[in-house]
Amino acid sequence: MENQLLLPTNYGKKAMEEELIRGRDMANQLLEVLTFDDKSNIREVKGSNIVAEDLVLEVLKSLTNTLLMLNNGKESNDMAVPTTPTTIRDFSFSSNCPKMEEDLDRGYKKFETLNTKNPKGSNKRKSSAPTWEKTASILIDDGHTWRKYGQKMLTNAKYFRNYYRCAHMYDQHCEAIKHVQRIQENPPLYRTTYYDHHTCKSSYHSDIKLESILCYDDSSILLSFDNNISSEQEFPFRPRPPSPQLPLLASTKEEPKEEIHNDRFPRDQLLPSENLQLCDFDVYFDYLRDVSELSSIESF
DNA sequence: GACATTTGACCTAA
DNA sequence: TTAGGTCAAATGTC
Repeated sequence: MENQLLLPTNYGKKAMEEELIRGRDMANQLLEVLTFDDKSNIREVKGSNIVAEDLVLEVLKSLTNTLLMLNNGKESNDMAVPTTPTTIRDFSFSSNCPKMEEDLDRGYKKFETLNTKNPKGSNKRKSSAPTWEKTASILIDDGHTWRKYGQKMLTNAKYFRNYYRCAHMYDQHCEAIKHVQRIQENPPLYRTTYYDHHTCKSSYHSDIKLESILCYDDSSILLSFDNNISSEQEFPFRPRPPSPQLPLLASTKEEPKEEIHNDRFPRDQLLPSENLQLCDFDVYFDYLRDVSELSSIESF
């Protein structure tokens, strides 16, 4: 699938507004499709078959257009304008790493560490430019298996910053890293910054599963329009299904205790993401509605 | 016992 | 020199 993103030549506020409105409309259509047809995902709309997945792609395309326009519109030297057409494929969603693969290459740590790193060698990342950043009131499962490798209290920060790397860093040389920092107490707000892309086999790209999109339980996700974030970002988080009894979803085995807080779900009910398969569609629809309402240009 | 997390020490860029 | 990022031994959990 190569859905070309057709960027308007005018990157002004008007164009961005139109893109946001288009995305909202698509989301509304998707909501109708999902509400009235839970079997085939197909419903007659205006005489044509509207497939939910297409709508999802349209929404993504619209939001992506807006992001690109925002980034391109900024006169920043460090803003890398893509020279090649951006496609939906460029926004790689992520799936759960297959459990089977997780069982492979046990004991890789010492082997790789001893062979590729000097003792206490280069600890700084090569690039400080984040690939993707999001801010949310809860920590959602991004679909990847992460390993926490550090925690640090930064200066002028009230909370620890937590450092995670892809669990397949060694067996598949996946260099994806994320930093999670709580930035606000009440309401709780967490900023997750992703670095590099997942290269592990678990990553899925254009073959977005509707289930992935449906299972989204975060009504307050804020996409970062930070200037230094590349236009060709990946979409590193894979929405996961909320469950009535289940708390917020974390892709790591256990998120840092001081970071986790959710008014809807008690902290001590956290479960590993791979155990969560149920979808709370009501919650998701609430999210969709919130998104639709929030996508006015004022809130933007 | 295996694996994940914690945490203090270490390294490096700014 | 300092702050942010990472390592790796110790500890915890299943």
